[in-house]
Amino acid sequence: MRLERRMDEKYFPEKIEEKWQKHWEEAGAFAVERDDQRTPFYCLEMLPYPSGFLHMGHVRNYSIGDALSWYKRLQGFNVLHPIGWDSFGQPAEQAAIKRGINPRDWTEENIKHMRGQLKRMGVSYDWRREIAAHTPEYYKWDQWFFLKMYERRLAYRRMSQVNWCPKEETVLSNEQSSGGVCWRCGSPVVKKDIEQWFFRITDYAEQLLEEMKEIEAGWPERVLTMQRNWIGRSTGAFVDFAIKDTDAQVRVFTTRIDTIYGANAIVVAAEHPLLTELLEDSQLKTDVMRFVEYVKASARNRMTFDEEEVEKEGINTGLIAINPFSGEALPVWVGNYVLMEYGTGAVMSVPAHDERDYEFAQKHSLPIRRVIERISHEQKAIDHDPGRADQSTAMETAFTDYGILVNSGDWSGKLSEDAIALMTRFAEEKGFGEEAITYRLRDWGVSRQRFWGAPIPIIYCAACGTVPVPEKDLPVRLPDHADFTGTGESPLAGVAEFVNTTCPKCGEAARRETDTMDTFVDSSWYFFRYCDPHNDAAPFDKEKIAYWTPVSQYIGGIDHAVMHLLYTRFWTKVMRDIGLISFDEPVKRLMTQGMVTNLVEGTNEWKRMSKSLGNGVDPDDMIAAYGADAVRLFVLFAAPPENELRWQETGIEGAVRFLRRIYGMVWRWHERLSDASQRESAPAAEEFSTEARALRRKTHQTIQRITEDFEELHLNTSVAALMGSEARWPKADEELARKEELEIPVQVNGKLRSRIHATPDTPEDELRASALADDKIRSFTDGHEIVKVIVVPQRLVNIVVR
RNA sequence: GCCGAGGUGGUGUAAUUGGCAGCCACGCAGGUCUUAGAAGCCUGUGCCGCGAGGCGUGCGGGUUCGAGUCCCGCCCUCGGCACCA
Repeated sequence: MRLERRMDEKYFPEKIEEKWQKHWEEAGAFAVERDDQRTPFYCLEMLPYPSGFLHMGHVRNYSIGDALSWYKRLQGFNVLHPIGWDSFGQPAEQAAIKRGINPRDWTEENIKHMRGQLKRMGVSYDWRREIAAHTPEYYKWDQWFFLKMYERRLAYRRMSQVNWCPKEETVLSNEQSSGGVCWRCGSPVVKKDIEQWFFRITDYAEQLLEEMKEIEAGWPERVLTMQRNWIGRSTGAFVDFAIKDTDAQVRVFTTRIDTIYGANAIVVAAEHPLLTELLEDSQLKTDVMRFVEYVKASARNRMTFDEEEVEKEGINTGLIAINPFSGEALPVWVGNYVLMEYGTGAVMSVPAHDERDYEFAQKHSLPIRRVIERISHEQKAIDHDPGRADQSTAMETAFTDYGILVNSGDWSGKLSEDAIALMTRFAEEKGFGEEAITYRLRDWGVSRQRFWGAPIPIIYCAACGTVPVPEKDLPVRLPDHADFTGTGESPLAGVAEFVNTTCPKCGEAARRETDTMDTFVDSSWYFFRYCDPHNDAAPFDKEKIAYWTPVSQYIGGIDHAVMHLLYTRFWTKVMRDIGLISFDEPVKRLMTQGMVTNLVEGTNEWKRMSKSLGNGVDPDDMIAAYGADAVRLFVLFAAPPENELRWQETGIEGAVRFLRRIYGMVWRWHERLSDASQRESAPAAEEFSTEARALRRKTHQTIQRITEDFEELHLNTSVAALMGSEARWPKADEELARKEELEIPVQVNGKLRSRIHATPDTPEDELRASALADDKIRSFTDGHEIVKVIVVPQRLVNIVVR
């Protein structure tokens, strides 16, 4: 810290903070450029949505990032520490709908205010690199990437469901349709199929899983687990069942082909295409279709109500499938528990060895045949009646473990593991199946029927069909105005000068796509743009990117563990495949901070701060009352960064007290200190008194400890150990940090009884001797036989007596 | 149900990874200064006991000279996913 000639005696945070913030701004203190002589460090915090006000979660996020940035900067790294705005999205549009405010004006007003708040917090950003998603300079490149995706067939259009209010004829988001009713008019929300754009993230499912090993060391296990679950890889087999008296067949996915001799039915999802194809002439058609409609309708309600277990219902279609292994005829059912979106939308039902199938079979009186026996007594014994084919009365639950095959023709006697491999190969050889890997992950739907987002750069021409906007015509700009009624189609559809255009191919009149992109598109690559924020020829310069990225440390909320972080990993891999970058993973280290909670008034519950609960704390008020430094210090100190942080105002008071003490100390000594800083060389050890040497030792020990803590982002313990700071990050001198004299605990039978003093290099036998000679110790050892003495040099002595 | 992370004072937490359990704070109690209060500052503060001492890291066992830390078996809390075949 550079010490000014004139210092106030008392600690006035706003005065000090204002002075330094002004100084940093004028000096461009945090502006950085690529410098091949220096090692880069990219410290990134999740960019905020400009809602209008910073909240405590932001304060925590940026305080952690700023502490790390300072630490790395003082160590000599070239630190890139940028900020920007995730400035597209729903709230701006709602302000437009509710209050008639232009979304752009609303957004930019908010940014202006929040930028001021960040500056008042004193976060060390390179403000020249600030970006905002809603500016044409930025979303032009969203559109450019969309075109690249389209070229590579990673962007495609298909029918997909949205929440739809039939009264207002408008698309609703999940939040707008919570409880199954429209947020505005209260009408029941229905599902509607419309054409929407998707990114083929499923093409990258395997890489998203596989390349996790590159980041395993730097990401929280929790986040990786959540992503693994989300991707949901499952290996098994496809098996084709021919439908009797037709040319058709139904394909099922199973992880347990070894149980196929126990199949009692084929169950398909309500949406399965087979139903409309094959039931044309069936007498059962009406009944089946009525059931299908019933299932679709109740699925809709379940989306929003989140019920518990749903009863397994089904209906027999009258169709007969042939088990390709046994030749057995099986009925084909429609079941409400089979999902069209997963696997093939059809399953073979094996009630003896699958709980869901068991439940279904019991409910509909289908036979149950056991085909797997336990191989060890540790597996649960399940009653069954070997004398009968049908076990539906004997078996009380399904047996889902691996075991040994029975009642399975030539396969009987094999172990499940072996049978799975052999039977899969057999199916493949005979041409009625193959090994299969399925994923839970679905393609990324990016269409939004909204105004406030990046327009999708596609034109529909009657003659040429779907035509991408040529790169030279980017950006496709959002119009300045639209009608924000909140009803009808996407607001862009009502802006004639936007919609009506000419086809880039044939020049005839054509229409633009009126959907805009999901805001997760903006946040998938924003931190690459920070490295080259004003480039108008490309999303960024490859060389600059190669210097700064991947991100050294990313910090943000756990709520983005799956979507944002999975999308940005996907985006990175696509950028790699396009040739823009040469690595697989965008973020080397990730830290997910915990929530900031506060007591909810009238209860003793700690809940995340929110407007609706009325337990929010305004950072501005806190900064005004205690100063930014105290607020930031408290936030770092109060809990480990990944834990929940319980807001306690008395805690900030503690932080202020600490700062005041430090300030007072510096004030008392500042003249002496500035003299000392003039000296050419460090003073020799002899110049110090014993007390001064002890103080210097303590300082170096503290530096050592904080250095270790910072590397692991253990900021709470850093603060606990903190004493002072200097101009550059000091390197701890191990020699100076070493203790001159140690206090060595002496135990008798593992219980602490006394302490002896010794220098660090005291040899073992000397320690043993002084421990045994200690009066206090002798009162415990006298009259006992000494069995053993354990001496850990510099640590402890333990005497074992009998 | 499956997966993951955790259980340490009145509270938030700490413990150089097997070596003095409770650092640093909050809170509380006492003292000092003050006409009084606030703010400072000083002292104390795991529990039981006047004391010597005993007991203490969710519970029960084990390994070890020594366990908050390692092993086995339970219990509880939080988070994620969940009819995923």
